[in-house]
Amino acid sequence: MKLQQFKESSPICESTPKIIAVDTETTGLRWSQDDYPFGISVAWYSNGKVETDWFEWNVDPNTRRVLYTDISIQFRDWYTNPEIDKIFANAKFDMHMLEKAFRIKPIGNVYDVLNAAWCCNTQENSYGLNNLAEKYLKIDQSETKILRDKVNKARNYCRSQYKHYKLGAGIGEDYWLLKCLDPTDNSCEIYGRKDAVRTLRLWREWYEEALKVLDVRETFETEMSTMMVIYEMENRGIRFFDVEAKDAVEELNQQLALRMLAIKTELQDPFLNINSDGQLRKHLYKKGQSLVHINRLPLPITKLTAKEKKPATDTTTLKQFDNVKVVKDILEYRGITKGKDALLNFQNHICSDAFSSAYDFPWVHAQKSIHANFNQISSQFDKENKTKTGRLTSSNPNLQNIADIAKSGGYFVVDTRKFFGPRRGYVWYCIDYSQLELRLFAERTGGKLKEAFLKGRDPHNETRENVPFLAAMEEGKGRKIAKNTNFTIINCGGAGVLAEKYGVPLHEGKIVVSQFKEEFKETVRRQKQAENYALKYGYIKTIFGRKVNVDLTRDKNGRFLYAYRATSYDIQGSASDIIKRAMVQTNSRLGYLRRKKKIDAHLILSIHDELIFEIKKEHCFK
DNA sequence: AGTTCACTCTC
DNA sequence: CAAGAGAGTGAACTT
Repeated sequence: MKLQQFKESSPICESTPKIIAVDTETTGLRWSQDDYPFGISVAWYSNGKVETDWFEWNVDPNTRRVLYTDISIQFRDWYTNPEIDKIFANAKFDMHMLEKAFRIKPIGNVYDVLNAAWCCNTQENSYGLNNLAEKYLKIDQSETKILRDKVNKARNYCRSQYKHYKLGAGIGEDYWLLKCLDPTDNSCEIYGRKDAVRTLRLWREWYEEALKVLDVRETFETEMSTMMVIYEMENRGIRFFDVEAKDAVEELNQQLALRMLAIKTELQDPFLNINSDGQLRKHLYKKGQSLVHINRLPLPITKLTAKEKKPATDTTTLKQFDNVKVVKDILEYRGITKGKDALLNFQNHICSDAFSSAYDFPWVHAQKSIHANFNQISSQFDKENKTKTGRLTSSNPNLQNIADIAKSGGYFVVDTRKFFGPRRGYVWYCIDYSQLELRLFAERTGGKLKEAFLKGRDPHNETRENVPFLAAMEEGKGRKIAKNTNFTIINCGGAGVLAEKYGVPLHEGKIVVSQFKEEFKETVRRQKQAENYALKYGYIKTIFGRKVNVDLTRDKNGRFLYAYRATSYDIQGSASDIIKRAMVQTNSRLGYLRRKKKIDAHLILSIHDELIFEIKKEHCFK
């Protein structure tokens, strides 16, 4: 897909510009904790020429605190002027930083060039600002290299000469250091101004046009609306019971110590690292490694690892042998370690909230909260692989994969979910879609499955009744396999998946899948249809017309390796479209209720087909 | 210091 | 003829 180079127009800049690009330089990435912006760069067009401005504050090297004086009145005016469009690269981050430091939010249109790049669906090697600007605007990255080299040297210098300086964890956290050591050093300013220019020009000279040419402007607008909702959600955060978590960690540590001693004794290896699957493999599978015959080692090899084809030591495999004491201990050790690490990780993200403008009431500050990031592109910008289907991801910490003891298939799962909960005086409203993906699949296939939904019948029972092999089974068991089959079929899986993930014997799974495809011919037809579309265009379109790329790599025999995934992308992508729209619409309604009806309610979490709201108790139904 | 692999948790 | 999408960790390896 080739883009026409956008011909640069001559924007007219009277006293105030129509668009500005904004970039912040900060003391780190933890916007909800103790990192702050120390520099702001702005770029705009004036009579067709790019102009920039730069504001900077000193950073106390002993505390890393930014020594704020004042903020430019002109910047404040522009930032809050609804007539001026604001362009960012990774907008939420800069918005968080600016709100936190100066209590200002952008008013008017907010656009994110990195998100625009993602919407354009051109597969980039990197979605970082520098790389995009180099590729599309031929802007070199020399100043970045100079800055990083200088900062690297400065950090080393401080490590020996100014040991009391509080340096950051990485180079990126110490850009302020240059000015601190040498007030005449303006490398950071040059870098900052250039980043704002990159952002502005990428928008104006490339993506604004590209979105139109590639017919994804609507997709982009939805993403921007979603982004503003996510911004508020991140700002609100989620309550974390820090004291209880701390106690739990101590308890888990004691549990760990017991099992560690037992395992090391049982395997007669005082230096064993139980976290090392390599070391465990030797003990569990190699003859003569462990002398303690009561452990009945070595274990029979029942599964090999995917890449290296070594005997697997994962929980599902070892579970078969939990009648062997040391195996049981190892599984428990793993479960506890996982839970403990999760809690420690949450603790690293605890926010003291004293600064947060998300709270109107001072007593709320006494509670601890965690403000995870919710990402529309990916948690990392410098990598090739971005979110494929449009689902949101969560990071720092990931709140979308917190263990659920009610559902988990793990062996010894610590309930870490219970350390999150509603703030005092609030309740949670958890809303989740019923069979969102299966519904979409039924909509796409039509036929019996769609009919079942329309008539309000249970789709899993529909499958059970229509697949003779399942119909002949005991009802509860049949429905369970039917449910897993439905899910497996959506994602283009087969009998192998049913066997490995759900324990359905392979020969039975084969019968079930073939009978399903016989009875629900329309599903096969739809899958073929999606695949053919992907083969023709290189992408599929979701129900809202958003494009999702399909990898058309071939194997050495010329066969497409991943084209079969087209229908799975269609379903997952469409589902994410729906949840994003739900977020935008519910939040818009909540915004109205907050303003006009003094209803205190907020969206705080989005987990794929689930939205969680925090609502003041008195507003709720009795 | 950076990469790959095995592993584990989610929807 | 194939389950998909993610974040994150630690170990063991290479540079």
